[in-house]
Amino acid sequence: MRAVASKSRMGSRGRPEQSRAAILRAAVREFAREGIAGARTDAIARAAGVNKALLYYYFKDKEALYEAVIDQVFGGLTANVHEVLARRLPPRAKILAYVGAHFDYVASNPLYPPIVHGELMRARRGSTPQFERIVKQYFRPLFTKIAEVLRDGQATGDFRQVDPMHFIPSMIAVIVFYFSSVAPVMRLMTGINPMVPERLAQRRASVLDFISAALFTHPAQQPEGEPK
Amino acid sequence: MRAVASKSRMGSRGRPEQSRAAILRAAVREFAREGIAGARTDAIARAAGVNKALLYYYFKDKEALYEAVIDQVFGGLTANVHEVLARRLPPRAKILAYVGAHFDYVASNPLYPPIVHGELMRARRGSTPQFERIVKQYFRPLFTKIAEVLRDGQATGDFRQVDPMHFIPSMIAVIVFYFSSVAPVMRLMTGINPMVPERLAQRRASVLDFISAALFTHPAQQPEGEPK
DNA sequence: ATAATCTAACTAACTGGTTACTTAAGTTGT
DNA sequence: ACAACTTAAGTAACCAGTTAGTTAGATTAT
Repeated sequence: MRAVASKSRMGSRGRPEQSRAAILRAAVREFAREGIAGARTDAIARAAGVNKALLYYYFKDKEALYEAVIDQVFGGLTANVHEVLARRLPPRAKILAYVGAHFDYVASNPLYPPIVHGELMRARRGSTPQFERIVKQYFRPLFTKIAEVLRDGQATGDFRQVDPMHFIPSMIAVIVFYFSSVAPVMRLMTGINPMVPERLAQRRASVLDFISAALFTHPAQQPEGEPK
Repeated sequence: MRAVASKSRMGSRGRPEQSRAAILRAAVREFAREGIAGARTDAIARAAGVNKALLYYYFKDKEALYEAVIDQVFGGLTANVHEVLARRLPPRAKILAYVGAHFDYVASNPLYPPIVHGELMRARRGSTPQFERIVKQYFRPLFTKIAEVLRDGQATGDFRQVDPMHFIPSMIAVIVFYFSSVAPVMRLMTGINPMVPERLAQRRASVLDFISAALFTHPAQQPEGEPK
């Protein structure tokens, strides 16, 4: 009767990958909003439009679902950012490209910073083997690459003599903090929606300006947008 | 009948303030480590060396206890920081004094940043009247005072033309991020304990250097410690 | 072709452990 | 007498995870 379009194995309701993806997407939202302890599997299932038992059909337990979320978040970031760091660019341009890419990634995935932060909080109270994996797989390579760029720029005289071990975290703080912390306060203090494109562009320019001033030896020509 | 040897386990302990304070201190630890959803009232009572019913004797419920914690955290910060901001100092010295004071406050209360962050996360998913109070009472005055200093410094030509609305959050990000996020990663990546006095001094110098470079128009004489 | 059978995908309803919070009756120091 | 506690038992809600199925398309046998 029915010409089967795809080779995919179907269930009673349709594309299984679609269901899995819906669950993951809902889990990202829920974990971002409520944190790992506050997230409710019932809420995830409801948001995904799926029975709760299906969560356990696709994922061993809440923890496994959380880890899938974590991998999606970090995987996306490193894919984006490493591509930029692999380009052949002079140190200044490369750092600005990296900062811009990192900013753009979190700006278009504003749910991710709270998730990352949640994971860091978890690591505070006892490092799991899971967290060691994340550090090895995602943090360390990123850190190493950026540290290289910093050393290059210092060698050419473009960058001030900063300690990468402290400078890199400060830089990331400036990039990410807006999304993980500033937004709600700003919304309440100014009435402005901080996630609207115009504000995001403003913030982006401000971040690039801040980091340029903190790192470059001499004032530097404008990067791309006008600084503010 | 029974000569009570110890300072007594049962009944009145004399100073009620002491019990209340013990509960609050334990609550700070628990909320910092586990977040608001993850915190367990049983754990707080046990850590305070007090029966769980006593929590409810002093605090209406978990939420009220949490709010008491929040007020302690923010109250302490503003007390410390406003004192510095009220001093008669030239803009550069005042900003550096503020950053130093803010840093010192969180460095000697490393449990506070996670609590603040938890509160901000909570505000993300729907602003409570409680959070509005916090913004009005703590955030807005602090923001206003720092913005004044920035304007002063810009008027004297000491500071670059930055937008306070973006610069202030970035500055706070650099101050706080180490405690709320970097520490666990650093411990795992380098094996170094990030909270040891030597590292803290290093971090402090680095933060002052970073912010000075980002804000001051010309390189500036060294603030107090040597920059790194 | 058709019926029988298989299997992945999915659901409604439940289970049992956990957790915030309460109650009531008593103890102790001032 | 009164405020500051302790003890112990309990309740109701909540919530992660399970169970025992149902459904629909795919495969196989006839």
